[in-house]
Amino acid sequence: MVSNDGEALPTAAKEIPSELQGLRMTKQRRGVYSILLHKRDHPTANEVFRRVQEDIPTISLATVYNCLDALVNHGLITRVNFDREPSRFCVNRSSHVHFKDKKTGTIHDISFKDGCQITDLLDLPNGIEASELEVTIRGSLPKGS
Amino acid sequence: MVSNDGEALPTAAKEIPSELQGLRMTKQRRGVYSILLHKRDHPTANEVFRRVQEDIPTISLATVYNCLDALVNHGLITRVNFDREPSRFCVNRSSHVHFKDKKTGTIHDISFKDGCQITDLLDLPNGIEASELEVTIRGSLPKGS
DNA sequence: TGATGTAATTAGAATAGTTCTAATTATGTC
DNA sequence: GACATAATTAGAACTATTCTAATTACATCA
Repeated sequence: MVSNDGEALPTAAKEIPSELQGLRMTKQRRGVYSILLHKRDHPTANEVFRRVQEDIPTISLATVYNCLDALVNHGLITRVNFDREPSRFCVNRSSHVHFKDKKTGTIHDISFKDGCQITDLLDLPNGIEASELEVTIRGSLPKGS
Repeated sequence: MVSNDGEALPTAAKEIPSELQGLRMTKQRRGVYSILLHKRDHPTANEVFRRVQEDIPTISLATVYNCLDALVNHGLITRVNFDREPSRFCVNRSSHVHFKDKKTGTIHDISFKDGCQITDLLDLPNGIEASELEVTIRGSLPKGS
């Protein structure tokens, strides 16, 4: 039910090809992407920076932002926002929503029941083209899940 | 289908009682709330500030932020976020989602089909308490709607 | 391989929305 | 009307993010 895992994706930097979705995989982009693949806990840009520095000590925060932007724009990752907290980044490309546990701060990926789409429940005007959709939920998990 | 109107709510400052949901209605809070009631176009804090200054020229931006916070915390309005754009404020308290038209930037309130709830479609863990839920959609309206 | 144009990276400054601070003012209660 | 508490104010501070200009890496083509 609650999971942080998604599709089969590379898990190590060396498995990442030199181009993905038309995006040239530079050392820095590969490093950033690899961090996200490795631990899928929706880190902030700052946290990604901190982690990737262990692999690429000379990388700059601006580059981390650039890389994250590039990865988002090429559809490899998504940006997750809870109110105005720092953006977080998610490597799970399957359609899902985000649930933040108020107690722990942990963000969980929640998938839709089979065959369900949000837009099915909405009184959307005909012909609308809903291109980007974000659903965030805050709440509390029952004890021990 | 697409609407900015909600329930029957006061529309003029003078109709707002001196206390709402346990929140003391000071001149400034009344002014801010009244602005939101009057034109339901999801203004930013800055825009609210600009508008309310016409009624209360001495009001400060910090107060507008304070008032908006207080109104949100007492459930009279909701904060609407699209990515990291400035927060916007919405006086429609019925359950709905927000649609932003990419062409015009206009934000529309979209209601759920009768009897539908998002959580119905989600694989939520049992016992979860989903207290705050935000759905935002970006896209394009068909021409002439 | 070497030159060349383009794209990516870098450090640091700048920006913008929001929050904080400390002082003042307003409000409700006894 | 005095007192305690809460709200407002102006301006400084904060923080996530973006911008700028210079440097470096990369891909292509001779």
